[in-house]
Amino acid sequence: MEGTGKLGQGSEHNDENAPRVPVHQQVYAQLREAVLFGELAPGQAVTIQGLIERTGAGMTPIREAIRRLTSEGALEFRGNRRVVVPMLTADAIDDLIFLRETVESRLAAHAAEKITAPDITALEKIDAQVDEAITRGDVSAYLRQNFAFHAKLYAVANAPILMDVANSVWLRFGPSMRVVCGRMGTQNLPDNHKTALDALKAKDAEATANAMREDVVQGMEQIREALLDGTAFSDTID
Amino acid sequence: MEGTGKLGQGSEHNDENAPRVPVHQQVYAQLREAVLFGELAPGQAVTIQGLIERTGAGMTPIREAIRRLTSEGALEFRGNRRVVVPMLTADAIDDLIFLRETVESRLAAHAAEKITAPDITALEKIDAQVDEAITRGDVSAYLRQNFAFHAKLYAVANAPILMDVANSVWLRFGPSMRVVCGRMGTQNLPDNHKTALDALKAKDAEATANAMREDVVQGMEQIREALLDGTAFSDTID
DNA sequence: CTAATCAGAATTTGATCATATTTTTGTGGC
DNA sequence: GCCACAAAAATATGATCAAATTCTGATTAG
Repeated sequence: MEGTGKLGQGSEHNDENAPRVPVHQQVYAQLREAVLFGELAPGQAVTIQGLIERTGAGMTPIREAIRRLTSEGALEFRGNRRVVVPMLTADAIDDLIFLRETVESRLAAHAAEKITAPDITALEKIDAQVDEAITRGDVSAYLRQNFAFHAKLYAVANAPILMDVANSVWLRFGPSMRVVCGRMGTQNLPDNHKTALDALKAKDAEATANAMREDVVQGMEQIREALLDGTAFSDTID
Repeated sequence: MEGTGKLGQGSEHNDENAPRVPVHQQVYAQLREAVLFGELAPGQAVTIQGLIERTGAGMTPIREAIRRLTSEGALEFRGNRRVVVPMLTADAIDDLIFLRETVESRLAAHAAEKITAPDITALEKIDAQVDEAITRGDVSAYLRQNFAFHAKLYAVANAPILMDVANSVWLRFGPSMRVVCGRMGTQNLPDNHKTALDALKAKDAEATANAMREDVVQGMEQIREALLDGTAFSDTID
């Protein structure tokens, strides 16, 4: 295995005309994925030095990436100068549920008005992979494909500001989501995507919004229950 | 006047036990204010070099500040390496109105449940300064005090995630708000703070939420009208 | 003969890194 | 148990390299 997780587009066959991606963006993207899909546990510390070793990048681009993620709620300034993956409180999860409900259903409604046939095909393809991940019991794949479905819907909606809010919300519950799924497996996970797809095909904005709201609330309630139980998060130290 | 706008807490009498504020936070705070209160016009370019001269800081902390503000929607990546103060589109303003309505009324409801007597006193004090700014016709003071009122309410609500969203929304419409107020003066500006204060004193969450919703919608509609007219923003080149 | 366009040079700006300075933390001796 | 010292980590600066925009001037079309 490649192992180190270093950056850089490898020595092989550097795409010529590709507009090269700045290091700070690569670090940002990598760290963002790590948070979004729970590769970093809630409460875990994120240090500049650690990222220098992990990525091989210099310190300036790493600082920029950390600041960005902090502003987006993916990371949290903890007092002195320690940065950690935030842990969800009960109040926080309520606010996240509220935000996902309102923002995501509005995005869904927008999407229903603008969606095209190729978009629907793409969504169906992603949803098939969600199903496959569930039957396979592959938590990591489920998280990624489920997010891909929602992200595609955001892209169709074409509302950058709402999308920013939605993405920030995902970053905030991502780590906890992973912990919960890790415990419960993929059996009880929500998948109202079929209903949403039907509504999208009919270009029915309200029905689409309702389907997504249902999907969102079901998923988020599982996190809330697990969090209130206290069992799911007992291993993450403060 | 102090003139240069340089950072640093001056040579005089450096507060000993004050935990000194990192440069990147100072730059962030300064730039944030500039956007929030319209000292930078929509469409205006923001360069690293320019900020180095303006603030006297090194380039790393300035980069960090710019990344943060970009993530918060106060600035916008434009193409390859140009960062500008974003200009509002008609679609964007609709989304901002929606977000302010939903998020800010929820914050207001939270605040109504948690507010204490000293908080109310503080809010009344701020609101008095809002009134004074309006009668004086001082646009800049109005913008600052009006924001202070809402910010204080957010602080009372004690819901960090919702507050982040609200702050991001303010940063996005701040520059346009300034342009609109500059044209119209302070006469027709909304001030439903009295109604909100009455509701807060009664700890009536729903009434508080409604009052704030009213205040928000009134203010935002003015921006939308001005933006759709096209007159208010004609001087800002693309 | 004027004006517009394009190529190449020059200047400006951004990206990254290496280094110095300050702060925090951890450890051992008193 | 507390203070001092040492090691580690974060902050901040400036230098260096690369890329892009702007500027200039010449050539050509009208």
